[in-house]
Amino acid sequence: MANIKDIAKQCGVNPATVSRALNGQKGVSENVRSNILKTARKLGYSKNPLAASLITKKSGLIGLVVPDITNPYYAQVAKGVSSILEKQGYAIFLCDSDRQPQIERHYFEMLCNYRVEGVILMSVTATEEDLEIFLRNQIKVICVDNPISKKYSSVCNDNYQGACDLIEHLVLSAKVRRLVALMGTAEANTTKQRLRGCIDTLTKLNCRESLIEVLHITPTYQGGLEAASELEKLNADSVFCINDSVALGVFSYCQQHQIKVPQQLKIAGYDDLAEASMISVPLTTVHQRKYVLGQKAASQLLSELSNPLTTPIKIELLPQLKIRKSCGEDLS
Amino acid sequence: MANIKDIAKQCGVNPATVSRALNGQKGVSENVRSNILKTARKLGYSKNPLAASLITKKSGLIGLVVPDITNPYYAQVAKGVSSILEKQGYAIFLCDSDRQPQIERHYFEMLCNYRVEGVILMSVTATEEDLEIFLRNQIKVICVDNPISKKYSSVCNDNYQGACDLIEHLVLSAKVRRLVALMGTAEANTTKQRLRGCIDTLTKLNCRESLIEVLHITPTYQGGLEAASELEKLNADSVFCINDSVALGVFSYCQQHQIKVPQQLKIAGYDDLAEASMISVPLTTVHQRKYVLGQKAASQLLSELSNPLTTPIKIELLPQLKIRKSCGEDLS
DNA sequence: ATGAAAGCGCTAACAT
DNA sequence: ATGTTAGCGCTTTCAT
Repeated sequence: MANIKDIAKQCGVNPATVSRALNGQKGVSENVRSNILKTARKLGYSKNPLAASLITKKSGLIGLVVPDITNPYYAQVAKGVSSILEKQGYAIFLCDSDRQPQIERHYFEMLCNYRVEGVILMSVTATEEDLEIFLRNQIKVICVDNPISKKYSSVCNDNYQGACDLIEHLVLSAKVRRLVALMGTAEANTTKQRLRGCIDTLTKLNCRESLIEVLHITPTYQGGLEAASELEKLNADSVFCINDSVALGVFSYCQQHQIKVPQQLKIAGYDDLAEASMISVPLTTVHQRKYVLGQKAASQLLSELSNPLTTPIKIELLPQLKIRKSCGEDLS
Repeated sequence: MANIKDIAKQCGVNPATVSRALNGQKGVSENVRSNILKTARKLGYSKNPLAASLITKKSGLIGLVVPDITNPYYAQVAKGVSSILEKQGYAIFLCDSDRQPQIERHYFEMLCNYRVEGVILMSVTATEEDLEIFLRNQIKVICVDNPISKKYSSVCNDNYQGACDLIEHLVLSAKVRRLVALMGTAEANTTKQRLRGCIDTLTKLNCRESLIEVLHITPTYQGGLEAASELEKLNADSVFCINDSVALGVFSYCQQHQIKVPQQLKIAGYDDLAEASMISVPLTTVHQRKYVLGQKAASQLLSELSNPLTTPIKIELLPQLKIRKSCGEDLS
């Protein structure tokens, strides 16, 4: 691979001049510059950003941490992030933590080692201390969907509000009386907020006792499938699932066991995955603008990168209740 | 951030010795080594792989190119790739081409600039010439699901065999007589192979005429939904869809138009997405081991990286027919 | 076993 | 406008 010296030699100039010309800096006469550009093309030159970063301290790398890229929610956010960063020529360093804290921490270290300029962080497990490594290394972080630290900006969907809207519908329109909440780990931010929205709303509506049980499960399709039998034992008439994947799992169980939805069990999800509207009893759920969320996060990071002194901000996107058929109402 | 010189100074040794100690090379006495390791930890040192790569030519970066990370198929493969590479300490440079050739080419360039050691390539649009840039830069490539160039190894699901198995089932067990194939673009590799498997099998079974039409459509849920009305006009008794998304679209149309599945129309898909088993008439389809596919691709790349002289190989995973209810048979 | 020195490809002061 | 020099953080000969 041709390098900057080769070009310098060919053109009979100094490597520094080549660097200036290639980077569009001023201080190079037009004919020298055009000559340099021409031979660069001729030699198939392409700059080594890794070498440049050693001096400029700008690696052009952005870390993207997700709990699970096969979860459509995270995939969509990732795509939003990617769409923005690609245009700006940044490279994405993908870190799928598989929801395991130790893998996540391992990635945090790697990200620092690779001198990423910033991190878009989607984490359900990371703590404020976990993020100190970025503070030490002066790496910008944008927390997505989980404002782990006030030292960093966050962009979130308003989980609390989404849950409030959904539960209100469940109580007032769907008339649920024996509700079970199928949540993720109790520490997870989404779980905390949605559960709080749920409980606050029930309390407000004077039917706190309708929530007969809160189960903390692995928030996946499989998790929902496995937890569904519990619902029968509890004689629940409805279930509020932490996300659509779980809801889909529960729904699948119902189909296998001839449990009628919504007659025998009302199912509410969260996220509005594409599949949610495809199943035979379309799922009532909460729509979140995932792609936009990713875009906002990336834009915010870029803005903080070019303007390092900004103080952290908080961006919240409002979710949207999607009433379909799985809770016995269809107003669409 | 502490660097190798800081450690050297602290320990009163030469940077070279520190490098040797840190990299576990021999030629360092035990007490010096342990002292170096200790102060490295104390100083919170972490090596800069970018700087090291300048000399070693090993960036520790692997490119992962996907047409669309929000497509569960690619996401699962990506996860398989990630699971292997994470263990080996490689960093993944994610490139979502959004199915656009020019974005993909842009990424190809970036990957070369960043001196990735290898590329896991999932592309439906790239041509053999597009890959020449990797050849020039001596970058290893593994083609996934689309063996674009014989110069590189490929790991694929055996699309031909999967289609053969499925069609045989359709003819022998489901007794279809008026079959329509809903395929993707004629140039797409998956379409070519699955269609060939379909036609070869029908021919073998002496009922080539059962295939009354081949339609080339956009291979998405929406595409299936829109193409479904054609099926009625053609008076088809069955449809072989290029993938489950299309099949789900067709199924949705049937539900909306009171067409009974499988009585009036038998639907066969391909891919075995999670949703395939969730719908009210679970879909007969072909299961592909996506996660394993990704793992195999990553392992093969790693193996070629540590053994640069291997000749390209072709790995094919056998798909697995999933007989459910949408074709009128349920042997499960 | 350790040090000295050179250099990977690039950029940035400083000089001319 | 261009060249000179130094150096980013690391590894790797080659000496000692």
